[in-house]
Amino acid sequence: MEPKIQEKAWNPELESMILKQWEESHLYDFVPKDENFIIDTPPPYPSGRPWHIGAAAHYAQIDMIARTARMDGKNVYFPLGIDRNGLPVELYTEKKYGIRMRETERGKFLDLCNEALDDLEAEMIQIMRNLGLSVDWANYYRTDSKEYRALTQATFIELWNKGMIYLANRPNNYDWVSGTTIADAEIIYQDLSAKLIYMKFQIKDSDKTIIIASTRPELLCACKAIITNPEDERYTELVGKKIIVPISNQEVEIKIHHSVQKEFGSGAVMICSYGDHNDVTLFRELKLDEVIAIGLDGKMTEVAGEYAGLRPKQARVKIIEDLEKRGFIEKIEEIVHRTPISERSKNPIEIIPMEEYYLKQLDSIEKMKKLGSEIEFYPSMHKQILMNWLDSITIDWPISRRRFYGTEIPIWYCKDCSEAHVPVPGNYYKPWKEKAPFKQCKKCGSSEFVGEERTFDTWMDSSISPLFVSKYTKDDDFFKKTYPATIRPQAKDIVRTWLYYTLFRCEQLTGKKPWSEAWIMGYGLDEKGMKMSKSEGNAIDPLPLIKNIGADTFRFWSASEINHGYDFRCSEQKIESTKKFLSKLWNVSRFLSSFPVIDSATLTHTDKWILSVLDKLIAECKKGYKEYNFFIPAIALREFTWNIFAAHYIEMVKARAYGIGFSEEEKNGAIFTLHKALSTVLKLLAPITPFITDYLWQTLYSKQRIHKELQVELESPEDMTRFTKEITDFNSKVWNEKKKLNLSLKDSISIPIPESLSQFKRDLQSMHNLKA
RNA sequence: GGGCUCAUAGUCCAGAUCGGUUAUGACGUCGCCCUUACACGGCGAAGAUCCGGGGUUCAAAUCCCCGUGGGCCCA
Repeated sequence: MEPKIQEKAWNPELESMILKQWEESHLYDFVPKDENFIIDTPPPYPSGRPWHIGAAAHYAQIDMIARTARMDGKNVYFPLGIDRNGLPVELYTEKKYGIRMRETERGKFLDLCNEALDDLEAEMIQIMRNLGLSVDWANYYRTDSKEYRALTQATFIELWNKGMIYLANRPNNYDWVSGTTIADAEIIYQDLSAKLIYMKFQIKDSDKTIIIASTRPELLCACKAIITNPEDERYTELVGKKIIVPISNQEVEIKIHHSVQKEFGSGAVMICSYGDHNDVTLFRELKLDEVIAIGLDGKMTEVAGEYAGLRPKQARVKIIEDLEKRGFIEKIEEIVHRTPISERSKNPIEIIPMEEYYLKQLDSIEKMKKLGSEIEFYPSMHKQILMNWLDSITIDWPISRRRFYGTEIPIWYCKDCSEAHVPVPGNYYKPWKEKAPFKQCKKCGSSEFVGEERTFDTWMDSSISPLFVSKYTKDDDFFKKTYPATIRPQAKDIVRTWLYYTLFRCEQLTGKKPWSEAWIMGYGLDEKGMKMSKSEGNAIDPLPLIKNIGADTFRFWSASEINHGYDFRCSEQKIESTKKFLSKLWNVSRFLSSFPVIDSATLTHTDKWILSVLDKLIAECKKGYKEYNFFIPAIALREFTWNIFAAHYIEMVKARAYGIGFSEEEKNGAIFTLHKALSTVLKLLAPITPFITDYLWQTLYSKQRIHKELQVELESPEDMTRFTKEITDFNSKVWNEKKKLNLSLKDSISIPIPESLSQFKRDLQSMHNLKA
């Protein structure tokens, strides 16, 4: 029989043809049934080229979850959204057009962000399509759409009305030169020279002093505590004592904290609101009352006494003089200090408390721990990330941001009495440009309103993804069938943000946890184990790579190289060489394609042996698929296909399959078994490499797409796997002997077959051309 | 600074729950070989202080402790 497959190797260009067929046949459309398998897919952020190769691997694996579930007979809902809110696009747009957000008209700036996102998104979607993601592309959503933002706002209004939102002061990074708050991501650090002032602080009710070194003496008025390292014996005696702060004369206590470096300065440090981020943490941790020493105008406030009105830099010069005059200074050192500065204005930032909105979360921590413990984590070790985070939450969630490209906080304030008003839920509101949807202030009756200008923290949007995809508040019937979702796949670096906030918010709104399973993937690193970044030049662009080698090669690499849950290294050379396995699979199929498919046959011992090895393979793959760990089936399938099936079984039965020296019955046994093994391998491999398996399946076995098939089941034949090592060892031995004697593999040789392998004798004889 | 996590040939990865023959497989390298599926192949070879130090044990890659280095998150 002529082989049905002629080409000598898998051609990745076939993928685009297969992709088109999938899309035309609407293979992955979703119609809800009573039981569904719902994937709460992470909405990726189009942050610009190159899209992270680790992210491409991540989404390829999420697709394997979808395909595994489908072949398990589940009705799969695999939605995809694009996350478009937040800081990165603002920074990208500023850079791209050479503009500044706050110096550009807001509407214009938002339009430019929108355009940038459209371009970046188009390319990202192209990669995802090419990867063969089986999502319903016609219905992808965006987190900055009217509908999505209206839902974010509606959930906020619901929480507002329940009294879950409040205003409080929060330290913000403030660039007083440009007069704006800035995000942590906009801060860079520079080593600047500074004066380290060693000051004498009087110990209360004693004539002794303690030396405190600081680069910010102008903040003495905001000093609330002195801390030392618990292991620093110099200060053990003084812990708990009161100290009098020079100049401003308030009394503060000496406390211990592990963050103090004994070697820095005198080993005793003053904590002021706020000199740096460590101060912020310590104020929170030690529950100190903050003092606002620097105002929004960048000048010292009245609490600074005689220094009020001065800029911190001027105040510093003056206070050093005064300290000196009054004998409070021990010495002054010139040091180089790692100083946080604004990336834009290059000015040192100040940390200033400002009013922000908070969502109450502290009351829910115990409940979240309980829900978290009920969620099945894959792998289970990553549940710890969530639990540790729950243990370390000390403040409510600050949800307002002084940014532009985000969901607007839907509040209008009365112009006269400042009373806050929220509108009815359901619409998308833009208070910064729209007229208030109220006639009168409910408190004072005034008819003029001012819109809120701030936006939400983007996690306010992302944390309701399971509600958006289940059409919460839009379609009750659909919602009932699709909420809670089944599984949340995501990367481990955002467990404490996306996973936690989703759990928290969805429970708060629906009373139910959003999913019962969480699948946590590790982080993609470069080939040396270092983080990939554009500036380091070690980032791999997945687009040309995938174009060149094909999605299946990339997918098989991702499955066979990434042990689920652990960080993984990405090497282009490694990815490329994975192609050889597909080539092997292709050529095995090509060989088999010259034999007819037979429904049943009488089997020889050799056939029974490989089928029992095959059954073990099925069991191993199922174990991996059950815990969505594709590393297990990928490794097992490669090992079986290449090193057992192709290397030993096919070689052993080749002559029999051709019918040379064997009966028709024996010949059919071989052909039946060959197809049985290959068709099983194709099905088991289908979730990992959907293109090549679908192509081969249709060429060899069925016009129905492999992705509509149910996964194979165990048949539990007689276990003959104990012969595997003996068989492969014997074959190796013969090959070695022939090599030693300089014989060709087809030459005849005389080597006795061990008694224990006598049942495989005829196949072994024909394989090696052994003399009887 | 804190939490979590990882460390096995030039590279990646298995073995670790349950300590026990020669430490698995792949990539790469080298040598030989066109063998009626495949040279994107076959056979074979070389290549490992199992991160370092200490402990438990008859016996440690594996269990315990202390370090070192990488990663992620938090600060």
